[in-house]
Amino acid sequence: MDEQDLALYFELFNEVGIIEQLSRTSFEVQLPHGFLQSHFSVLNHLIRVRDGGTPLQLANAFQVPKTTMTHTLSVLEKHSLIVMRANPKDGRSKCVWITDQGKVFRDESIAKLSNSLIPLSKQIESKKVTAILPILKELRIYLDDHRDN
Amino acid sequence: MDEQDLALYFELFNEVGIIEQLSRTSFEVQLPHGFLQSHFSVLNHLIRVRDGGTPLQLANAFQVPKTTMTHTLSVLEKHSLIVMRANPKDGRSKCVWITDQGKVFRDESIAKLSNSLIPLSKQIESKKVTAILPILKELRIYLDDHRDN
DNA sequence: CTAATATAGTCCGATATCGAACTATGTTGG
DNA sequence: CCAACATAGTTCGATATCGGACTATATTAG
Repeated sequence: MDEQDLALYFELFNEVGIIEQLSRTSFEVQLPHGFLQSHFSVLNHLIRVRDGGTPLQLANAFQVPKTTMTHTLSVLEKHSLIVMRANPKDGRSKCVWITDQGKVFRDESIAKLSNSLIPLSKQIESKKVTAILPILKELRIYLDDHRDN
Repeated sequence: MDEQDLALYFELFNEVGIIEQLSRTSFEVQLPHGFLQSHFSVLNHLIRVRDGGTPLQLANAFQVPKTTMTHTLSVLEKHSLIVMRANPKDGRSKCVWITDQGKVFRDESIAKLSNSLIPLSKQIESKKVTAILPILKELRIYLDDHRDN
């Protein structure tokens, strides 16, 4: 790998980092005061993928430390957007369920975010997204498979 | 914009978020204890782009609030990796310069990171990166131009 | 069966992030 | 010139993130 290639990969991660920063900030100003993307993302996952899973499964899905997920879930629980029950299959564990209130919160958030995606989709057409998604997924899977823990 | 397109954009930001998370974590375990990607990124910017700029310029470059940059710079200054001097052109402002120690830190970090990029480059070839970078840049520029502050 | 080990989740302490308010300096309009 | 406004940076307080240590439960080896 030569100098130029190296710079290319650095640039890739740099762009990804800034896009993450900008999109997260723009998402969060639209959420109710005190809520962050991390909160929304968990609720969205509980709908989009499934609920009833464990906190650890959620931590893995988002690639965050389990202590971080504990904290995120405690905020959601405090606001009654989720409930946590004992896991009938494993006494150490819990199951996370979204509440009706949580579904409303998620749907309202989606609606707000959709509005700001409309102008974006005029500039960055969906075919461009379709074009880069497979490579981004490949990169994500590579990184996921090669982290050591 | 239909339902399917909407899901596409959500997926894009989801992948970006996870890639950011995974790459940051994998970067940070390679840095000396107590240092984070944010610290490295600033040092790298001071070399790759230029030093002598103001804290606010740095905050803009990384799209973080200026209070966050104040904190990041104070850590770097505490470790003598940068120096901050009064800005001769503006009494309210400062100029940020990288020190020799900072250059060493940055070079050593680059070397470590390069090593872990080599196996990645086998899987995700540079031509794939070249293929997606223009669209990522376009997205980053769009988001940058349309944030409201 | 039991001891050793592994795993799920939490608690704790350190640090990062960030918005709001503040201070100091600069700029602009009359 | 100076009053109003704008800008650069810091301080402060609240919350997020995260690694390490801990507890409780489960699994595995002998």
